[in-house]
Amino acid sequence: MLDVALLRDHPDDVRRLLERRAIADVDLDELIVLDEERRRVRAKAEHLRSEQKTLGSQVPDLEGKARDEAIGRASQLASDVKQGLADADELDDRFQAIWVPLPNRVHDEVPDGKTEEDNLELKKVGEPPVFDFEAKDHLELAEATGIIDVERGAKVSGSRFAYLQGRAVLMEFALVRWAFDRLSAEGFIPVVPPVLVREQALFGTGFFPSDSDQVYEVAADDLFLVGTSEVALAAMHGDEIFSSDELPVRYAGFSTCFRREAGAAGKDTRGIFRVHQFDKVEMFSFCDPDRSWEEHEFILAREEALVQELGLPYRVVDVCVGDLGASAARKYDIEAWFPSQERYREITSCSNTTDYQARRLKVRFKDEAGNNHLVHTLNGTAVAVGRLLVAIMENFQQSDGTVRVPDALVPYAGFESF
RNA sequence: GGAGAGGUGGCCGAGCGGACGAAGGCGCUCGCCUGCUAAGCGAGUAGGGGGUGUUAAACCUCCUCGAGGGUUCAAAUCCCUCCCUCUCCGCCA
Repeated sequence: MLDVALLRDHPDDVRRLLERRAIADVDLDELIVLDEERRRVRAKAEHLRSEQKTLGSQVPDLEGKARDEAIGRASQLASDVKQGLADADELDDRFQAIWVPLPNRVHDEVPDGKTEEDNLELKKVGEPPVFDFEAKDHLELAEATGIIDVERGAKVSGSRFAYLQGRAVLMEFALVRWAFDRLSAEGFIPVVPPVLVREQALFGTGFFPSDSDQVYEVAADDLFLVGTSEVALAAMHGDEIFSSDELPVRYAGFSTCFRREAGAAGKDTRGIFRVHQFDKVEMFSFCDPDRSWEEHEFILAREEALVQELGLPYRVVDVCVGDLGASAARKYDIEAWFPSQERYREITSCSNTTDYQARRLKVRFKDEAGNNHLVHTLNGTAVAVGRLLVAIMENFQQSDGTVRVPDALVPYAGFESF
């Protein structure tokens, strides 16, 4: 959610935002008038309530006729106040219905564009592997060794579900453990958060209302399955106030992630590249607003360090405005090379959501002077297990159809190929 | 799932129609005192909305005692709904 002060003090900034985000259905001038109106009506009602309270507090000291008169007048005031506040609430609702869904402000350097095709490549590291044999895709490799079973996944749960077996499972836990080791060394606290959350957590992180069609709902209990542990990590400190000297607070959360992939029909249907359920280690940071852009680079650097240690060829892209989520002010994706697709595809993503989530979740910190401010929140993928397994398999495959384990993972996996 | 108890400020805890945004204690901050430490003394110490005003403030006002409704001139206190926590039983990894 945006700061309402922005609308009042810098309406042109809001206008620019609407243009950049290509939002055409919001009438800014009307919104400004609505904001003024709701404040005026509320101030009036509150003034009446002030009178009512003053009068009411005098009642116990009065007797007889004076008392009856006071109660009579206070009674009238009480009903006026009630009506006034109801009017103000209604105006608030109308205002919030427009204001709250507005997406976050966008960093000036974010490239223009509509789709991921318009993302700007910032750097390219490593070279795509050259094979002196017929390279296979991850599913061929995995089915040959029996470590991924999508057919039974489909039989039991439907399309985009799979079984991991044997060394694929050990690779998963090797990846996770390795990532936790690296991130712990950088001050990230390992967390296993809940994967079922209340609506408030999804709203607070900006996934609701805009992306609600991507979320699985457990209707009987009014809970939702998270698509990323970011949701539970961000909401963890909702309604809390940090002291400034404890920032940044950094977490590395491991969770299973659930995504409906609505609208992705026919896209990435082969293997486990895009599935409804996968495991992920996610970095999350609560930090001082003055250094959130520095923190953003820091998180990207952690992602790069991990990908580099594995030895995957990759590139970094600056995600264009049209491909940016509602809450992100800027987002970098790391895309690894996928030989079977002959292109770079997303394996990590890190966003600075500035104060957008913090405002909805009410996560603040107290500065030295004792004043409270919103923190900035950031998130970034450390290890998206399924997709990283695919990348490793395809890039490290050998002529005999097995896969070489990246050196960094060998001590964690306990074997050198699978 | 069944039975019971309870949710008050950073924490503990009192209050059970008006004098309560809330006694008392702990913690914390600042000051005083004590030639160390400890103790003692004094002051301060919740969050949010709106307004006037500077943008460093300052002031006024409203809301918040789990959440939301209701009764009343007046609600932490009474009523309703929901949420959460704890204990015992059942079930269970």
